[in-house]
Formats: sequence, C-alpha cells, structure tokens
Amino acid sequence: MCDNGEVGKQPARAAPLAAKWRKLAEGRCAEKGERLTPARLAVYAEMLARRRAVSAYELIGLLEKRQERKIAPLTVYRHLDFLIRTGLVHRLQSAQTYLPCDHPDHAHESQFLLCSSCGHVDEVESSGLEALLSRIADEHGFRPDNAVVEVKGLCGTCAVGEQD
Amino acid sequence: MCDNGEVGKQPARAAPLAAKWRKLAEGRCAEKGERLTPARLAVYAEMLARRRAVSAYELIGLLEKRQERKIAPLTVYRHLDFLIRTGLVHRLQSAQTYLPCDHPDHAHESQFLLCSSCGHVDEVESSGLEALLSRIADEHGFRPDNAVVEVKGLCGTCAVGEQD
DNA sequence: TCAAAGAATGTTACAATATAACATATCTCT
DNA sequence: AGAGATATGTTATATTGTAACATTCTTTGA
Repeated sequence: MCDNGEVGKQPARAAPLAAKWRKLAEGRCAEKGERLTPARLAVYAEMLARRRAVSAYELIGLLEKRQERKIAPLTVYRHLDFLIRTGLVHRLQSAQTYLPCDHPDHAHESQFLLCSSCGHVDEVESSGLEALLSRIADEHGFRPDNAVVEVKGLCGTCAVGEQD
Repeated sequence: MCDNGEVGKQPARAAPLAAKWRKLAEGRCAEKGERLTPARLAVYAEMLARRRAVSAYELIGLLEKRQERKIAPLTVYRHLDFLIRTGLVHRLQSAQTYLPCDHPDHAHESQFLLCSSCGHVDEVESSGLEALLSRIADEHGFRPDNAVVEVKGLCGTCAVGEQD
C-alpha cells in the first residue's frame, strides 16, 4: 500500500491526479499524436493540485519540493510547452503565468477574467466573442490564428468589499 | 542653425517629432497632471520614428545609438511606464513589446492584430467588442478594469502569399 | 530481436525582460 | 529661499525564457 491512490507510475512522488484529468490528458495525446510521459503528467498534476495561475519558476519550486531534487527551468518549460500544445494548460500572457484549462470539453478558445486583488482567474467561453473577433479581423483583411483575451478587474467576491 | 526642425530642447540628440504628436503628448500630460520632460519626449520620439512594436532593450539600443551614451534599462522602463500611463504607448502583452498609440483621439481601449509573419501590428477599435466584453464580465459578476485583446495571425499582405 | 530514427530528457550555460534600493537632481508651490 | 513632490542616475539583482549538445527512451521496421 505505498500507492497514493489514483496515480500509476510517476517519478518519485507526484501530486495525486483525478482520473478525470488523466483521461482528458490521454485523450488529447491520442488526438494529437503526443506522448503522455510520467514527467509530463507530474507537472500537470502539480498544476491541478493548485488550480490557480502559477509562474514557471513557482512551478519549479513546487516540483522540487515534491520530488526532493533539483529541476532545470528548461525541463519545466518543455513540459509547459507540451501541456499548452495539447490544450491542457493556458498561458496568461499579461501575467506570464500558467493555468490548467478549466473546460475539459472545449473546442473553442478561451477568455480570462483576472482578479487583480485576489489573483483568481476565471476562464470563460463566449462563441459570440469569438465570432465578433473573427468579423473584426475580416474587416481588416486579417486572417486570425488565435486570440488572447484577458480582462483585468475585480472578481465578484473582491468587488463586494470595495466602495464604488 | 543647429536645430533639427520640429524639436525644442531635448537631450543631446533626439529623433524628430512631428508637432501633431508633441501636441498630443502635451494634451495628455495636461489632462493627467503629468510632466512632459525632454527625456520622456525623446523616448516617445524614438518610438514614433519607427512606428512599429519594439522591445524595451531594442529601444535602449536605439536611444544609445542616437544619444551616443549608455542608458540604464530602468531609465527606459520608467519612461515607458509614463508613456503607457498617459496612453501614448501600448504594451503588447503577448509579445512583450511596446508600440506608440495609433489613435490619437481615442477614449476607448484598443485591440491589436499582430501579424506573425511580418511583425506588423494593426491597432483597431471596436466599441461593439468592448460592450460585449463588458457584458461577459457582468454575467460573471466581474468588474472589469481593462481588457487585453491581441489577435495573432496573418495580415492581408502576408496572407496573400500563403496557399490556404 | 535488434538496430535505426525519432522523441523526450538531462545538463550547463546564457539571453532577454524587468525591478529594487538608494542617492541626487529638478520642479512646483508657497 | 525652503519644503515637498516628482523625476533621474547608478548599481546591482530578480525573473522569465532559450541555446546547444549529450544522453536516454520509445517506436518502428527489417
């Protein structure tokens, strides 16, 4: 009984990873012809254990603590590249942080609401917004590839405390 | 006759700055109670001389060449802060570059179309998009402050060469 | 089964982007 | 002129991200 529940073979110690997320990762890899290695899964699991935006170096620290060994930045950046390629993780451009995707069944792009007070990030989807962006691009003779939409402000909880 | 045309007193040598932009800068500073110093104006002029997105360090290089002296990064970052505060310059979050605002008479926020082939950035405005973003935020109980909208893709010119 | 090719990882060094801390200078207002 | 605020200078350092190359692992096909 030295198995920590839901995880299979992973390096040294890894954060527990719910079957839901593991299956999602497996599915995405199958689709894209990518390999789901233990090291990649460990990074993904670590991010899911937090469920908040983390910087790459913060993630390195978390993994080093968990695995009790040094990890080179490049290692984590490569795993992040993989996770972003497969759509499992998003990069928040305006904060230079990374966040596991919260829409397992999404085919669309995502938009983000970033709370500047508590740091919470809400991932939302709006097909209307995507359509409008597409139309705007078209009007300018521009062929869009992907869109970054990040709205900064106060989340509902933090906005309550403020006097407007 | 050692005056280089449109500029008044500015450090050593500065890029020429059309009256239009100088007036814009003066107006913005008056509105916001900011000071328009020669050093700040010189950075703004240098950016306008290019009219394209430049990285902070690229800008440092340009200024050093122009002024024939070393410039500390912090100096330029502070001037960029000022220019962004006053709305004269935008920061492109996804590219970590800076671009002079192309909409002198704007009260709205801006959105950007970034060509991944030639690097051209088109600054556009859509009140419809802003309204929609505002509505989306509202639906999530989120109080928006500002929105980053950056669409990556191919500009009209570059798209022509590509076979779809 | 084994070798070859491709993919992933490890290791070291370094590049690029941005800020901290503190001293000095300059401007504004009285 | 003096006080307070704003801007600039200087040095050092923090943070974020890559390059280059060796090694290991995985898949594939003879």
